[in-house]
Amino acid sequence: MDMDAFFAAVEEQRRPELKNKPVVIGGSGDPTQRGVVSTANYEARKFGIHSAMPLKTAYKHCPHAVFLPVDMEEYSRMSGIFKNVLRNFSPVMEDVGIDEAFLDISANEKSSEQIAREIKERIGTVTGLTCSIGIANNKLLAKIASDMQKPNGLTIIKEGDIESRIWPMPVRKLWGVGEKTEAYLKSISINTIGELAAVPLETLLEHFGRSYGHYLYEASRGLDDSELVTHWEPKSISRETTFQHDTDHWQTIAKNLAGMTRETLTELKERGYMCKNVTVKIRFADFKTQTRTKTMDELTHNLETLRKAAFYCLGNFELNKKVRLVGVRLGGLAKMEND
DNA sequence: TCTGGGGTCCTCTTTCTC
DNA sequence: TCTGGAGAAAGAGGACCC
Repeated sequence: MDMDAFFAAVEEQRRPELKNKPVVIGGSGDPTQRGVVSTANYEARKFGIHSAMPLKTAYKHCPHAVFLPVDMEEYSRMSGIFKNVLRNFSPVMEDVGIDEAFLDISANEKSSEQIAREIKERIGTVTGLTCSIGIANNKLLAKIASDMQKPNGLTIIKEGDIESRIWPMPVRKLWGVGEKTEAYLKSISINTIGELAAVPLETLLEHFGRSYGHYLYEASRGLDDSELVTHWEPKSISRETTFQHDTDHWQTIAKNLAGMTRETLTELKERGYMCKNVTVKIRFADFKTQTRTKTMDELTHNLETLRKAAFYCLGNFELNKKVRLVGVRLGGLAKMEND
């Protein structure tokens, strides 16, 4: 289940005057500032605007679009509402970010199509929003199916449909195939999922290594036996900021790093964890990104310890270019003993 | 020219330990 | 005491997801 243009749909719902206008959600909502598009509604997509596009570029495509800031609090609230609806149909649910979820309905007596229709109706009633649903016997195919008839779609993929409906699709439609892999596959004349499925396993292993090679072999055949992940623990907690203007002012970098270290620590403690290592990330003006990690002797949630570790990492960079982004990540998390 | 933020996982290399 | 090798852990980078 995948909500349609989720952030934009939430905004349109609470501000009806936005209906039928191009709406772009991203960053601070100011298209002259640095930031990218989180979601564009379908009107805005007609101008070629899409997720991850720089706001400045989006503005060039459509200056009269309405640009709005990301209101994560509100979207999270709505997300909680529709996920509760889903849980009423089956307790076996996997969260996939804020606007998507997998639901295992194999234990339900009704036909899957009937359940999907009921889910769409119920979500429409309680949120006023539409979603697209894909039905299949595994997550991989369900995910592809959910994307086939957006918006407000309902698509069923059966085992016998793989050749006729999945294989003609571009490889990019496979979960796990991004821009880089798509370009690489293209360079060896593989454009569709069917062409990928025609490549012998040994060849895929040579090109992509053990893990990813096997994955591509199976995925191109529509095979996926992964379980739904209904519970997970965070592995890291991080903060990062891109400066409005690249800077070589050490104090600016240091002040931001100290502030973000404090913020991540606050979240770490709120969520009841301690951490074992600290990673500082620097992205330079040329977009080259480096990280430096410090592992501590023992688990900690002490501000001074973490601040020292963060600044130790910062000292390990050669800051000879202007910096556009600084970030900090706490890793090696372990649940705090609450005695 | 432009390229966010918050995550996960994988791979390769280096360092540590026995 | 020196040298090597194996395996684990740490560190860095990169691809991918929403």
